[in-house]
Amino acid sequence: MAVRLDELDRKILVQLQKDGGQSLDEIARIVGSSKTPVWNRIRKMREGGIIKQQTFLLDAEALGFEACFFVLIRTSEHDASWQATFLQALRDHPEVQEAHRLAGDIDYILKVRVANARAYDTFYQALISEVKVHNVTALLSMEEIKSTTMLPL
Amino acid sequence: MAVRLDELDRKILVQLQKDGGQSLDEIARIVGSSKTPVWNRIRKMREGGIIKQQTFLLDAEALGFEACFFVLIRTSEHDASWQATFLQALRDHPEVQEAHRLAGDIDYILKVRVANARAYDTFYQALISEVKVHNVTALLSMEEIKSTTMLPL
DNA sequence: TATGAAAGTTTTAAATA
DNA sequence: TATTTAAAACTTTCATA
Repeated sequence: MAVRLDELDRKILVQLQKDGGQSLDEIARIVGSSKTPVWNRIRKMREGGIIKQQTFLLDAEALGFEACFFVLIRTSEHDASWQATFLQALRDHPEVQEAHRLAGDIDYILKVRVANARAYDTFYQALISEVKVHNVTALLSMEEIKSTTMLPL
Repeated sequence: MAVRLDELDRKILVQLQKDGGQSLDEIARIVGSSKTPVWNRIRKMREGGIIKQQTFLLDAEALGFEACFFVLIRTSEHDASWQATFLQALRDHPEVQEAHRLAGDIDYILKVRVANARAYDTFYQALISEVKVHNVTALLSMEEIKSTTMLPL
């Protein structure tokens, strides 16, 4: 970790998350500081890895990604080489937006964004041809109720 | 939708997603164009809603959000007023980072980020006191294997 | 689409609390 | 050690060709 944050750092992070296009002057005014300290703190938090990336969020549906699946995976294989292959497969497939290893009965969950159900099937067939999995359940999203990258600081 | 995209638009979006801190000149050079057309296209894509938000992505664990749960929810209630209450509850809880209404057996899935298991329980108790749900299964993430906001354009 | 100039922003450095 | 001031370098924005 190495970076310890105070109230001012947190306020700056709130603003950066809320609108990453604000100028240093604007942020400084809102958090009650001035340009240079804000700039120095942002630089430190970048270097410390607290701030991972600056990006633009796009509208998936408007860009033709009209289907979103949550995929629950159970596997019988648990050895290191299987796991390495599986992880690499997930990282190599850009339609996988999230992948978590879970505690309990279900071993992995994926969030997969694709154009349509057919594109999901193509992804699924590719995945099971690359790695052996025991059981796969796909949950199809009908409606995105909420989606945010904001952490409640 | 209204906005139709060509190859150049897509290349610009790839760059904006990859690194939202690049200057217009840099982006123009990479996509093989010049400043003004790139600027005009970004403006149009913003206005058209293709570009939703500019933001900074933070390291959840470094900021003390050490637990991530996927929550599967089944409900017996399907009337409009129950749904409105439930949706509002999800939107009001900042620990809910994602919420989808699903097709099939399970009605909703949530992604919930909290400090620890106790904080999850606090969230869970609050939620079930606000709305009636039939069955809740929480899947605890042991490891985030992949997490990206990038759409593969 | 390209050029370029005005306005605004980031970044660095030096001075100050 | 952190903040303020100030100035140079760079970027965005927009008018005009």
